Amino acid sequence: MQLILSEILPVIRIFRETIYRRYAFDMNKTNSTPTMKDVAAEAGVALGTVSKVINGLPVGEAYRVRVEEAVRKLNYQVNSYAQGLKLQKTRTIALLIPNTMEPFYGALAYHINIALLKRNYRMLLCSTDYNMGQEQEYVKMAQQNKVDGIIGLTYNPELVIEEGTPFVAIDRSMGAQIPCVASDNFAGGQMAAEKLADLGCKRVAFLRTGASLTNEPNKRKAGFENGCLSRNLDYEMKILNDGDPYEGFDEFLASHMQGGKLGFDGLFCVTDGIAYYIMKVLRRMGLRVPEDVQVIGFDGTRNVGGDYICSTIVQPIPEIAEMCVELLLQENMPVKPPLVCLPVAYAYGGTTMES
Amino acid sequence: MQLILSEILPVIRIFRETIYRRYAFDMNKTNSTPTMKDVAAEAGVALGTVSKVINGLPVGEAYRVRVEEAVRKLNYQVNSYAQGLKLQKTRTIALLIPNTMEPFYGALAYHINIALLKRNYRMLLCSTDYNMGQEQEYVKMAQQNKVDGIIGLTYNPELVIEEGTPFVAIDRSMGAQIPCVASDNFAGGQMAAEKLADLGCKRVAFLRTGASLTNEPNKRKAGFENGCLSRNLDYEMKILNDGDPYEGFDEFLASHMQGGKLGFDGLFCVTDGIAYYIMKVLRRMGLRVPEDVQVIGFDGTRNVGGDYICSTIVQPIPEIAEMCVELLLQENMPVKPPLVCLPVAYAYGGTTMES
DNA sequence: TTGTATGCGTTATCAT
DNA sequence: ATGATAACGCATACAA
Repeated sequence: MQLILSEILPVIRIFRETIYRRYAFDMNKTNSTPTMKDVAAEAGVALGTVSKVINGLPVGEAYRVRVEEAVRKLNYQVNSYAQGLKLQKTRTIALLIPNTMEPFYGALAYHINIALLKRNYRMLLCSTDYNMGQEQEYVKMAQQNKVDGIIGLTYNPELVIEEGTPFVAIDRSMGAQIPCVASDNFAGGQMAAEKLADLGCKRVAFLRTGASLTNEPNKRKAGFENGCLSRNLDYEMKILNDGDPYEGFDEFLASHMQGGKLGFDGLFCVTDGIAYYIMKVLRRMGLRVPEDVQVIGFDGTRNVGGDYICSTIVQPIPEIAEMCVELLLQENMPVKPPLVCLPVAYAYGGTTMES
Repeated sequence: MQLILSEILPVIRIFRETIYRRYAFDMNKTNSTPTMKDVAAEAGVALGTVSKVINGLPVGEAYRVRVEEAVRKLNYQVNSYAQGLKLQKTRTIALLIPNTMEPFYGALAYHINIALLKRNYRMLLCSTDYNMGQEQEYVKMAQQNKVDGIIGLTYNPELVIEEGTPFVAIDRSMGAQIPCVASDNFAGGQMAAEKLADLGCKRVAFLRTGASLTNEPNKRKAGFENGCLSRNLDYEMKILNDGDPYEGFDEFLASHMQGGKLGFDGLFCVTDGIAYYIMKVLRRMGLRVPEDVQVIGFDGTRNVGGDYICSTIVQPIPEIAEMCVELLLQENMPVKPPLVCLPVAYAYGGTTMES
């Protein structure tokens, strides 16, 4: 049986309207899931005893066996909502992230998910879509849902976090009370500059977009400048405003062409996405990468095949994930480090000369 | 203040051990979140009245105002765990998916997340990592967590689903009781064959991996064969076993080379990932795409820049997501459609001749 | 060592 | 229309 969308919709309606009555009777509570009470009755012991067995507390061996048998027989599972209500702990954390489609976010979500599951925590995913209202909405939802904590990569500059909810921020500092985890963006920028110098560049440029919000990735610029200065590398900057189209870079590059040659032999792009765009522009301009111009991006984005899309400064995503979770779940740590920067690494991706 | 991983770890330990005592006193329940009881006391009304106001049930106007004021003053939020316990509904569903790093899965997770949030449902993300034990574990967890339903893209052929838990499968039929949502893979395969024929191909090949599990994507092969037959297109198949390295395709292609020319002028790869790999192989063999060989993939995977990585059959991911959620949450539908196939579309991505 | 009883924060059924 | 109360499933302090 195979159905096509346009055909199935009316079918669904018909199903609902005509067949419902016939089945209504077994919509009752006949197959309600068993509770501890049921297990206790089945095993012929008291409720408390069952609870103890479930939680591994000491209990008479004979009782143990009987309870375990009853559990198996009824296929009992604890209701973690009731448990959470009782313990005021839900073993659930919420992840606020723009989406899971962009490679960096997708990878981050995955690694955080795994890190939490390893510790037997569940993860509520909240895709914010860069919508600041949404972000605040989710924080409220997370709190109302009594999650044990929140990890958030957010853009709302005035996000309000309840006092009671542990929060770890990614890539943006949100006050001394809230730890922030990020790559060592400054070192990454510096690394890019030094790498270009090492590879023989004499005159380089920094291309970047989105200067409005103050966040950690902004430090890439300062790091790059620092690296250029320390290596006596001549540099220029082109910084686009946040929503501006990348076409602004086209003009910038065009204005630096003279006699069919570009005035730069090295470019540092603040993200791999921009690097990718720039490479298309350069190709259109008849310039070869890396022979005429070397390009370094930032993030460590990989293609479907697993190759880097360009030479790049790789963010340590698994380590960021692990650190967020560690910081969030760490009990007995009333004073948490305000900012943790994790080391980045350069990776060759075909857009620089091999060293 | 900026810290590096290797430096921060010992710091954390010191923080924990030395400063803890100083702050221990305010670890008490002083700032426990307000409950309905607190609101009732603050407003000077009964508990039930507060509940009615919260849930929008009719209540005297004067009371309404007083309750709402108290809610605002105490910043009250309902505890959805207590609510869930009472109502036996948690407005939470679990998504079982291998990961959120591969583009197709990441996009699916995103769209399902959005579709659920639109309906005021929360989503528990469960990355299974293709691990069948993990998959079963999550199903248990989801049930124990009393989610209202599960959406699962799973590979465990003998996954056990409790009767009581609504389940919608993606890409793999799991029995008549469980609806399965997928692209129209058969039509997609057929479309690929017909497209290659339209673009002038005379002799084509189908390249595929993973024939072990019977799932919906397997129908791409049958659709392709069907398309070739209807267009009198000569075709050959190369099917690798599931875990086998893609290198098997290299040999296949090499064995079809004669006089520097490939015995095919068109290739249909069962995924964009394989298409991407094949294109690298072809390049190494000195063949041009699309001039010498045209290539069509499957999925609709896009590059960072938003371009398709190859000409491809695009899966309707937002529609799949929407349909899964719709089917899962639809009440009053005791008989659900066993299989829903959604229409795919061809997209040009530079690896075929433009039509 | 085992059983009993209370309360977690809600909702819903009753009397009022 | 409003207020008191039981129940949801579990953990635990306390009584046996």
